[in-house]
Amino acid sequence: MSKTASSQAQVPEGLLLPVPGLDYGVLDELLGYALRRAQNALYLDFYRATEGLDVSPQRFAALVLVARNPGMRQGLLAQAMGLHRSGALRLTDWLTEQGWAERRDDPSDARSWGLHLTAHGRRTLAKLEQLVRAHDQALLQGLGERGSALKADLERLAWVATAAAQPIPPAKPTKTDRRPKP
Amino acid sequence: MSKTASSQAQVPEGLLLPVPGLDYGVLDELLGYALRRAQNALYLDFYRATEGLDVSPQRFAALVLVARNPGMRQGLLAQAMGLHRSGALRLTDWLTEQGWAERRDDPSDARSWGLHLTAHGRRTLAKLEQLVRAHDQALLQGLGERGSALKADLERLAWVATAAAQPIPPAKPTKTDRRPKP
DNA sequence: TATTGTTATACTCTATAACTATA
DNA sequence: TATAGTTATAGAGTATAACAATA
Repeated sequence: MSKTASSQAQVPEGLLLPVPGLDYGVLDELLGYALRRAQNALYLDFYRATEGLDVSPQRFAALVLVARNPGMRQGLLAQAMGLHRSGALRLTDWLTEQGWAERRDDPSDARSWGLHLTAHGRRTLAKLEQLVRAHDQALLQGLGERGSALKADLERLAWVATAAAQPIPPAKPTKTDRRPKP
Repeated sequence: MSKTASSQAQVPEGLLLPVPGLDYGVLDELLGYALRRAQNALYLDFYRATEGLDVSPQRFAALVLVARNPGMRQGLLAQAMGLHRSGALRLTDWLTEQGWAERRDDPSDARSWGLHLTAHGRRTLAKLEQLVRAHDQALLQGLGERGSALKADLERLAWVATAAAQPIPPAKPTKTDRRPKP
């Protein structure tokens, strides 16, 4: 087991607002820059909404994934979160140190761990989910009728950008921890 | 002048695609998570579109800002990009090392630098702008009619999230390098 | 021979704090 | 006293490479 997990989440960026009087040139026309501004604002707002619980959006996502897929391997967590294996290790270490998750032997593969939430982890996640849901609802409400359309458009955008980057999507069979290889 | 600027941009994250068979729970319902997935995809696609030029989205933004606002101070660059002063320093160092920007004395304040692009920087930016514009256009085209609505919605979302985080926007006068204090 | 998790290490990005020069 | 830039340092996140155990 590793010993290098970190203990404190930290807001990495300040507010990214248009500065009056500055000329942003092409940036103001780019979808990509609008996306960056929105994500920056949401990121800061996430920390405000979950203040005191010391959880980053990424760590929240990991908690949800382990909760909904008990017994999942670290490697699968890495794949789901777009991380290298070593990144999933650090993340798992951190969750374990918080007392929120634990590694158990995977009966089907002695090399692997099965990840599970502890009772403490489940309680924390319940609190977090409530805060994050409320936070998201507030945003949607602020957007009005276009909120749900925005979410669908974002999903489509992710798909379009991925297709552009990878003309042929990888045909690798995606295996979960519960389904045997084909 | 500092000596610690880095030389290589690096793609920090792998692909963040939904893994079939995994249960994402609340994540699939959250606007914030959809936004994260979209930004991840666009980030990777940006690197593909500008391959070989070794520029991150952030560095591209800095180039544009300095080009459109010649003589701007480092502190203003930091403010525009949501960075700490020390971050703007590193960024400026990097641009300078590439030979794309230079620091000149600011005639109005001996403490400050005025930032300017070099001829090399302007040529590089011209190339980059072309690639980035084409990249963005391709995304918009992939989105069809909803593309422009998406951009507007993202701008609104950034505003809503910022308003939520800061009920009272800071009344600090935003000064550029060309306008005297009120 | 390939995969899983681990260890060690390095690099990037960001921040804080203390410092210098100037306002 | 406050501001602009710098320096030094630290923390978090990510990656690569080599390794042991297992498949």
